[in-house]
Amino acid sequence: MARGGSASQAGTGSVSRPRATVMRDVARLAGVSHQTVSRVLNNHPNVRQETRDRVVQAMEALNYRRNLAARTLVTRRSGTLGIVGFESTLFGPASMLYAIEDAARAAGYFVTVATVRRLDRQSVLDAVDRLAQQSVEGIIAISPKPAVTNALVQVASVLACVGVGAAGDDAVPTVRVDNRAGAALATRHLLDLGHATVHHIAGPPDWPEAVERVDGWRETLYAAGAVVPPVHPREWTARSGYEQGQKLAADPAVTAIFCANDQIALGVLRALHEAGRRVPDDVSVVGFDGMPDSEYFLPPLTTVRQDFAELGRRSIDMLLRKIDSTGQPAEHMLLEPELILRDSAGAARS
Amino acid sequence: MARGGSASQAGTGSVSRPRATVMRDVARLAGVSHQTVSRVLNNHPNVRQETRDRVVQAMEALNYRRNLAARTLVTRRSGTLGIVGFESTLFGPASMLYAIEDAARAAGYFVTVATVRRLDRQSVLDAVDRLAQQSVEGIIAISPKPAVTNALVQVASVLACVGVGAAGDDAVPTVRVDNRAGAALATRHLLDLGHATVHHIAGPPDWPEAVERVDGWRETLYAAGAVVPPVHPREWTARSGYEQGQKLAADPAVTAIFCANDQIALGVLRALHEAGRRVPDDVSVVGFDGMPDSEYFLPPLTTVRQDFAELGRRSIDMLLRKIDSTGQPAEHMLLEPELILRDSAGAARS
DNA sequence: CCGCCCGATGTCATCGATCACTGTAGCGCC
DNA sequence: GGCGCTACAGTGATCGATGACATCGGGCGG
Repeated sequence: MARGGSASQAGTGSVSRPRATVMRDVARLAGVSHQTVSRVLNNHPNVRQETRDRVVQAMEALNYRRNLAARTLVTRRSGTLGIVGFESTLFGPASMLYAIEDAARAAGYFVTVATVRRLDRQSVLDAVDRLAQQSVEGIIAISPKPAVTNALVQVASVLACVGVGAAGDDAVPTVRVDNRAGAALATRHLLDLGHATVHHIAGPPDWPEAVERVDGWRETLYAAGAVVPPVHPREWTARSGYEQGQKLAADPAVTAIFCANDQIALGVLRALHEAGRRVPDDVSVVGFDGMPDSEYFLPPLTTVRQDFAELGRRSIDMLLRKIDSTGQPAEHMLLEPELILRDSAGAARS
Repeated sequence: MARGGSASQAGTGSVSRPRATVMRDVARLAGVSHQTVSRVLNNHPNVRQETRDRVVQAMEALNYRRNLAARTLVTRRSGTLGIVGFESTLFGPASMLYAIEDAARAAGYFVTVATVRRLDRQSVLDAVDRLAQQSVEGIIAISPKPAVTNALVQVASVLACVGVGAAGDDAVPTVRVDNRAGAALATRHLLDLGHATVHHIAGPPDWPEAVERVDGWRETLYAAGAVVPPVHPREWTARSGYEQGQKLAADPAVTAIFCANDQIALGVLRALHEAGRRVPDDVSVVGFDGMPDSEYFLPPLTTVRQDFAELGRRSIDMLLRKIDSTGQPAEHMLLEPELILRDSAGAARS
């Protein structure tokens, strides 16, 4: 869909709408030149207050809005930012999107989105291309996999980019949560409760977030001198948690499970329940993400909360900084997650 | 934030980037006029095949992309659609957004979003105004409350609009799910299992979706000659379900509960569990939405599934039709939801 | 063999803003 | 009184595309 009319290029239009009011209309009504209107619009100092008032009144009377396309054409600044989003209903990305739009608007920017179905290089480049066509001034990629971030490298030289989620090539600045620390928090908590060791159900092995959580968990166990059980990374879904939970539930030695996200934990809770193992009496469970519903799981889930909204805001901050000053070395920002104590993790029975 | 320079209007720009290649560059390389390039780009018939090839090659060699701003300026068609989204992490809106972007892209349109924090008239008008500034050709409003749809009426005369979710003023076309039928499905199912009546935990009373579900539930009970218990509409949250679930759990006469959405059901399940009432043995529970996690609730939730992705696609279809032919009477489309049978609803004990 | 028409291109104006100049009045200063 | 400066306003070019119209050959009918 890259070039010319290859795709059906939108409809054939319709009846001519009444022409919108333009600068000249305002100028005429206010009895000034269009340039003066422009100056008022852009807060130039050299306009007498009285003139300014007259122009503003005229704008109001005619309900004038400036034409962004014309402005973009001449200034080469569209005032819009692009988001590359991952098509998923995971809780995180969705809430991030809203936070991003909100922060962007506050900074005076518009937001356009391009979603990708698969997290591979080509899909991401396509999405970026679509955004580039709209002459966005910067791109935020919700980029949980390195393929995404790495695809951005290719673009970063001509367009400000920020990745949210996973790290990748160091040339692209990123904002992400300290997954390792979060996993350590969870694991440490379970060990402190007296569990001999902690089992882990991991996310997909090609997601750095999943890998980092595994690392944080493993390191904590290692440092505590605890046995490190094997992990079998799978998916982020409740189904995956359920299936692996069934296996762990069958093993009486398992008393503590740290799940790579809350949805996995949901599946684990069901598996444990069905196996007749009580939570937290027989087995303690901790999740990761802090999705709102987790408070109402059975039992309410102890979990590591990531502040997705904050993640979104920070990524905009960073992108704006990047836009204003290109050439700076890429920053990386790490947000600390927070352990939320609820019922699903209790003391080990001696 | 309506008029010029009132808000901090984006950054101050940066170093001049190398000028992008434009039509003239392509024309020069291909040895034709820029107009011929334009003709190739727009699939005009009167271009010799050989010339066309040369132009296409030049475009490829220079990696040319047409400038959307310039095109928009002269054609008055931006090729972008706007979405008014509700800032929420409800499962539905998020998955709809992705479906919409996908369908829009397939139709050759770009998508920009404007989110609202509150569902009141002014917020919506602000969002629409932002989209209008970007000269979108149509707007899809994820509009669960009538205030949203009604605000659109004011806009509908100059801009194609479609509401997704709740109905409102009849002038704005809408796509939505038949909540009444869905509620009837759920209620009917519970009655068929032998329950004397069905209790309902409703969503917010100012959301038509919630009201319609109440209606469908009430009508079904009425038609079956069953007692209609009182409802106390609250929120869509698990918390709200939990709190009301506690009350219902205390009443032994309650054997079947239909929840206005899956999150409410989650809260209800916890309340029932804590009260020692087993599901489905003592109490049957049915939800609404069909969010993926509901399959792993304890027990897996019988629920009424709405196809949000389909909702998104249909709304784009309708919007495109509306754009191509203004003045048509507003259509309304109703999608039928589907009952998903799982464990949480069982036969009443006699 | 002339004139007409059509297919293939080129030329020029245009969309609606901004930017770089130019122009003008009023004031202070020498 | 003339010079220069500042504050204010206007003029014209420009961004990169499209659309209307002009141009230029060549084929074809009469």
